[in-house]
Amino acid sequence: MLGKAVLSLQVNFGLSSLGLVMVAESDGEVCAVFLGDNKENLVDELATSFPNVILHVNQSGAPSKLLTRVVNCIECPDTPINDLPLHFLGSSFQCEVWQALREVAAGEVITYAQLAANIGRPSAFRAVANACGANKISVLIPCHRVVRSNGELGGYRWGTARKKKLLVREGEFKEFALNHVCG
DNA sequence: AAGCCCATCCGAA
DNA sequence: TTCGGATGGGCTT
Repeated sequence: MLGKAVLSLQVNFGLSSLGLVMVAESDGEVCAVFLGDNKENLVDELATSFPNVILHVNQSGAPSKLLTRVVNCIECPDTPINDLPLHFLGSSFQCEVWQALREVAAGEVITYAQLAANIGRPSAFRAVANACGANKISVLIPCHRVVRSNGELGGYRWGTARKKKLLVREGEFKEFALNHVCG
């Protein structure tokens, strides 16, 4: 998966209303955003997700700027994130799916089938779902906005409770924004 | 090269 | 509302 060059990741932790947030960055770019409840577990998951990578966990307690922005983005879904540099690490198919996901705005949802159609592979909805599950930059690549065709929530790597929370919040936030503008 | 795993979908009872 | 077959990418052997 990775080339010969060894990547060095700076790892930062923060707290949000979804629990623990772990941001891994390299050279000013976000490589991973994981959600969970336990630091050691998250670091373990990161290590298995990126073998052959050197991790430097920030113990200083001073959060990196990127971590602060990610947490802010979790709490305020309308925060613009287009200028946040992301580092995609995956197959070409996965990267295509993840790029298409970034077109889905906060407050909107899309089905796995529609997402598959958007990348020109309408019968690959199953593979698209797998690619969503393989997304390592949660929240910033909004795989939580993909739902099933029958209206069910669908799965989420970080727990369906977090997926639901994110969607409810984004919906509420959109309503708030509309009321604010129109009323 | 072949098998297994999946965060799905759709049609038929 | 349940059920089974189709389906395609990724990972392991």
